[in-house]
Amino acid sequence: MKKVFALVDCNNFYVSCERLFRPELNGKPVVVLSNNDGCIVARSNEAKALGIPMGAPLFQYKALIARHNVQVFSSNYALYGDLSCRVMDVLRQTEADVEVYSIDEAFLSLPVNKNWDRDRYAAELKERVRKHVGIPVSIGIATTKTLAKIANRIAKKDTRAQGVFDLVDNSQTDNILGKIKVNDVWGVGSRSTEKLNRRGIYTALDLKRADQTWIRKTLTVVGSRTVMELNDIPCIALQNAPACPKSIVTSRTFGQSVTDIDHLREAVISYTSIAAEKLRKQGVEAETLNVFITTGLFAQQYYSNNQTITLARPTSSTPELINAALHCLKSLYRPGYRYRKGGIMLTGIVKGYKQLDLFSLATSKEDKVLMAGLDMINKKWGRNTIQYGMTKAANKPWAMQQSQKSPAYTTKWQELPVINSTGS
DNA sequence: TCTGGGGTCCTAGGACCC
DNA sequence: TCTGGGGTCCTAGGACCC
Repeated sequence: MKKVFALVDCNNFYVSCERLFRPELNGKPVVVLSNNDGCIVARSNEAKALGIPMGAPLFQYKALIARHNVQVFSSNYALYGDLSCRVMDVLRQTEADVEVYSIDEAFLSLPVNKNWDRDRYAAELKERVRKHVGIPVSIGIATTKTLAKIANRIAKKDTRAQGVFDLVDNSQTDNILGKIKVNDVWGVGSRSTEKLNRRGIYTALDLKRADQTWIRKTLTVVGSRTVMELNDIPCIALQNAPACPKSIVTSRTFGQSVTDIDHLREAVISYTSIAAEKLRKQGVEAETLNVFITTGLFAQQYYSNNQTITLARPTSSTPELINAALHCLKSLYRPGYRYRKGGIMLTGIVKGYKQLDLFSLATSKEDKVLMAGLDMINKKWGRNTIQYGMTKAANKPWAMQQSQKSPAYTTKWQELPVINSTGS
């Protein structure tokens, strides 16, 4: 009996999250923006129908948005993250193994069972998520992850499917693959599409039948796997145990250009604090730290640089990481440039085990207790209740611009929605 | 005119994903 | 004037070793 995968994908996830607390926006065009309100990263079906593309810069569509009264939201990751967790919790309550693939998607491995009514299972699961969380999802079912992705696409686009589509033992599979453009196949990006088109491969069906030797040579093993998966041969397994991350990045485009090193220091301290918190949350430590700063991509005076430090020992202590990061920043900084972006990357991430430097000691117990206390307070009272070495200057040019952010409806007591039952 | 063979590790860059 | 952020995996090439 073959394994069966289901891909559960939340429909227009960020938009659905916003609509959950603003139901009057159902049926109306809605978009959600990236950090700093720069690009459009999520669109309702109505916004898609107006021709607003994914990733479009907001300023290019301001007129269209005004003309059609499109509702615009800044991104609210506290809200989306919390609702995502709730969706995943519902999925975990079924018999399936669950791999959380992204904030709005999960692969399920369905129990192998001869008499399994997959369509009914999927329809019920979809309904359960809607009822318990309020987010609409689509479900695609197939024998490989790549095919499940395609099944999901049909579940979402074909209204007859009603949000569920099953490609297992489907006699129409090749017909369907013939209608899918090759660049819509999971794992085939723009670069590969160019190469494939040049060879006369335009659809998922063409790719399924492509010559494996040529594929292996041109698109490496990655492309080779995709072709096998289209041929019903599973190559990409379910990863239901979350692995230790290989890297952790915290970076931001600044709200405004930054020229002063003191402002850059503040930004780096802030990003390092966030990254250190991510480490502790996952119970891991980092051995290598990289700081990078860059001017705007098309700035007249372009400058971009980064520096790496290998720490004496893996750590998740905020002050230790800040010290190292500021050291990097000092040697990176060149006066006279207008910086637009900065960030920090942590690598060499380990869990549990430590290779100590010959002359150094492990992080002290006091330090660990201090960090645990810090995290607890910030969790209870909100991020930045306690923070490191900030000047608290009123002027923070690096801070994000988010002019149209919705409240943290589900994660802050003060912003909890209030229901007025008297109607007054 | 002539200059070995085999291996590991690390890094940068490319490509892709959501 | 204004274009996000956070990841993974693969490969080629350099450095180094015996």
